[in-house]
Amino acid sequence: MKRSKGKAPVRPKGSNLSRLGPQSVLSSVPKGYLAMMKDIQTEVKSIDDSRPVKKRKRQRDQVGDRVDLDSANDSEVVYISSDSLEDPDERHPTSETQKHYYTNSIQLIEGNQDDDEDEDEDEEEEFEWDDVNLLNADTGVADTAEINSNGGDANNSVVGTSKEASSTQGITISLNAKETKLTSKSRKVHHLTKEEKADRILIHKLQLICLLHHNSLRNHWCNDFLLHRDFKRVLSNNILQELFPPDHLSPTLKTRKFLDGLRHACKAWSNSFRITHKGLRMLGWDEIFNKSRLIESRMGIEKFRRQLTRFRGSSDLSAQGFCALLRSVDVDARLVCSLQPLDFTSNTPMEESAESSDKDTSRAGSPSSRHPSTFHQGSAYPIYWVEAWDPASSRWVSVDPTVTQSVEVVRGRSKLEPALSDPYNSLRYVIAFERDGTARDVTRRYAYQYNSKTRKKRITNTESGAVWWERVMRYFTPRQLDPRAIAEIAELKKREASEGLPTNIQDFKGHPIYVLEQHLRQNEVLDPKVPCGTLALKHTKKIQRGSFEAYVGGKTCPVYHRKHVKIVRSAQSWYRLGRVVKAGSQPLKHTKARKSLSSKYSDTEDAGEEEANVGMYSLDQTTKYVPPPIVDGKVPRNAFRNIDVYVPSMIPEGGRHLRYPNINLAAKILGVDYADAVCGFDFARRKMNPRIEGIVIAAEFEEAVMEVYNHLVYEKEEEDKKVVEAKALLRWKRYLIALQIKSRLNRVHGKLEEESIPKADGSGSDSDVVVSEVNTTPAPKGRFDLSDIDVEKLLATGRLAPASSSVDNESSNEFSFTVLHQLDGNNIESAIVVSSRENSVEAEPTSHVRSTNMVSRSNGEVVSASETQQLEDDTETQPVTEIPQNAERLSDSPKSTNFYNGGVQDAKFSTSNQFSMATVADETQLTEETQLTSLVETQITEETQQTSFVETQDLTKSDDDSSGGFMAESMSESELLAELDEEMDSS
DNA sequence: TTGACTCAACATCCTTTGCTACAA
DNA sequence: ATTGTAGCTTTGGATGTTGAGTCA
Repeated sequence: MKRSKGKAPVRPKGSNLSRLGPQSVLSSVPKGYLAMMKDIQTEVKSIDDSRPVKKRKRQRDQVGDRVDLDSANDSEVVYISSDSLEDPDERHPTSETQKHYYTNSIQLIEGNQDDDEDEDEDEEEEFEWDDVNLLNADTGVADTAEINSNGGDANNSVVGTSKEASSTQGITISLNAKETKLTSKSRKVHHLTKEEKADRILIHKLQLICLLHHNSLRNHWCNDFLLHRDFKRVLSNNILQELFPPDHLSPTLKTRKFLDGLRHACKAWSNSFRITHKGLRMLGWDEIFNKSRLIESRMGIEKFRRQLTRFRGSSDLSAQGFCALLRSVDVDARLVCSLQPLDFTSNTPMEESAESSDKDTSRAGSPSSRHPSTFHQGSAYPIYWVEAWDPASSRWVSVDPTVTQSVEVVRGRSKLEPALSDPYNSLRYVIAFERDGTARDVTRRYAYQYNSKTRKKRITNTESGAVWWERVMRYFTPRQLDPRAIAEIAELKKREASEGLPTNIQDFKGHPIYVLEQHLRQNEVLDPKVPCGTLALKHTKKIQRGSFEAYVGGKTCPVYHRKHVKIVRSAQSWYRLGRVVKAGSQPLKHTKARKSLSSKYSDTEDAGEEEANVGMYSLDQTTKYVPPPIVDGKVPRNAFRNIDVYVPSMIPEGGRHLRYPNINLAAKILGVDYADAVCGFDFARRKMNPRIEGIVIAAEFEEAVMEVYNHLVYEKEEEDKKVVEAKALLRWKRYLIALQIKSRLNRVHGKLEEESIPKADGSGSDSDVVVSEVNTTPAPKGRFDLSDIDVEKLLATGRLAPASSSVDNESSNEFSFTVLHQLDGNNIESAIVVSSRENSVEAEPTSHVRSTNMVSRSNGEVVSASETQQLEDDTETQPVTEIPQNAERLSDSPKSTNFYNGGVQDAKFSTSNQFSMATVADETQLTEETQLTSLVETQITEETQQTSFVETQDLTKSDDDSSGGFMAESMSESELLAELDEEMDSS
């Protein structure tokens, strides 16, 4: 009742597909098919996603959260929407509502006789209940159930429970009011949503693939040797003589004999073959859940052979057997199948119909008198038949041994084409399978009105669909076309071209060859306007379509060739394509101008004035736009101080379009005149925004601007690099300091044995600092109790460095250690961060970097990927704990735990990292790599025990004291720290 | 029974140059 | 004080398409 514009969130009426949702549709598809669907689905998506989801989706979203609610019906939707409007805590339905929900679901699944009126009422309820919820926000969930449970009432008079009597009465009035309105119109338009349509196309494609495969298999079985051996005795000698007439006869006679032979063979076959059950047929969307359908049971080659040799089976099997029969006597026969996928153009609701099982008798086309079998057939036309090659006339002869028992060389209308209204047999894809397994789409031979009627029902009607079909059929196309195939393709093309004019207006719509003037689009015009035929109309009516207005009917209506249709555009539109209308050109057409967005928002009066006719011109009335040239380095601009470069040809003479981000800075620095290049428009932030890509400058400045730009880019990169380095150095510093602390603690308190290390279960006090275990390999976590250490003081004196501010709060209590080893004459650095989290401290590595010299980094030099190389084990001479992975590698393979191998192992550096310093990756990410813990622990172990100089020094006492070992050749720790400090200061 | 039309409801096409608040 | 930018919010009216219903 509050719908001011009447634009309620509407669903297609009575659409069970929409109720069930695409998910449930797909869930009903066998698993094996789903795999195949994936391929198709991507395609469908790729097509569909080209445009944003529009109003329809928004409206649905408004109604409520439908996601993944199989069988979510109207009431459920309402329930959710009401819920979301009311109490967020009451997300879960009460038992009452749930019960109701299930009841409705069951009704849906059982497919009760939900006729259209019922559906209408459901719709109304949805509207109204939606409104009621908006108005009465405090109406309980029970309300929902109550009102919905009355949904079946014919008059829709809602009898609310006594407690909600007052509120529901209001509803009653509005419902009735609405109902009256709707009944007066009495329209029940059943629309599918975009998604549902896409789903139907998907299912259609899926079925096509499955049917093609099925038939390919059957075709293959028709070549069965054992079958052929049995079948060789079926045809009499007379028939064989007819099928293979002697050479001395004239071609005409031979053909006649051949046709007679086929006819007799057909007769012989149908006499001996007993059709026991139905074959394939087209299903309606309302039937796909009907499990009672009689379908051929699962069949393998054995069963196929057995049934055929017993001459029993479905009508389809009969045709397949006949094909095998002909092949057994060396007649070149093709198995022809008219594929019967679900009709994607149909919008029949997808619901299980109780009467569908009876439909076979009520709806099916009655079997013709020609039908010899007493068995009731769904359609009076076959799904399978056979094409036999007549060498005398070089033609394919169609033979239907089962339903029509006809033998024909198709010329005009084929006897095998069912009526367009046949609900069970719709001729859309006729595929002929050759003996060698290849196949050809021969639909045109059998479809009398291919362009007018059949084409619309095929997936090939759209461009993407045609590409898809082409792709699918490629699997069955022979690599080399023989002359016979080429002739057939030509014949089919010819047949399509020779199809006459459609006989009614509808069939002209989208017709590939002909067009009526009234079907021309706004940007289309006939040039030359020469009719190529006339359409006789049955009724006289006034036709008005845009500017076109005429009285048609009774007499004739001119028909034009589609090839004479020209696309026209306005001058403005041509300009966007880099073309301008030639001087003196007269517009071929006028269309009503549209208000520009800006005028819509500003003064509407002006816009009203301007709303005049706009001339439309064809391509040949335009010429390439030549922009004003650049004179004296001055770039011509438009009213917005930009330059339009919609196409490359719009770059002015003597100008260069430099399409780099932020290149305008370079031009600005140089003081060169430039203009932002507008390459198109984007819809964003509710407005049309120009898409600026680069700048246009005079050609003579190109070199200079590019030089500056490259330099700017270089500077930026350097700057970024420095930031990364600064971060890394900070971590190194922390690492070192932490090692100092650890070393000192070891010295002061003595080394801890594993047993004495208390467990860190997160229950310790804040001052507990736990360092990873130092002695075992492989190492469970060990801990120190550092409660007596004054962390604050250490921090204050700089001995303990807090983690950099770049890390998140969680790890702000971090301390780092660093270790240098030497390997193959190179210094190897390892870093760990000891982070205090949840009252415990865990050691984790931040990086492991190999460099030729630590100092080398002070000049901002980076270790390139080429410098990194695989480190080799050297357990004897240089017991080194090596962490082979750099941070990037670690983060890439968080699950990998095999890279650590007892402390000594292959050391591989990722060569993908351009800057080794940058391998000090995001700590927060690394601290999540829990499996690193043991690695780090061991690292500490190794370092402290074996190679680390830290352990051998008393850093707290004497900074200058450098011990022996390899570090003596390098740097002392204090020097290193000083170096790092400098480094950090400078950066 | 067929087909031309209307109606309704969407889908698709065509349009084609901001504003405000806040941080640096 | 100035400048840059994130965030806002995902246009909307005209035309085309489709199918049910109506009517001749």
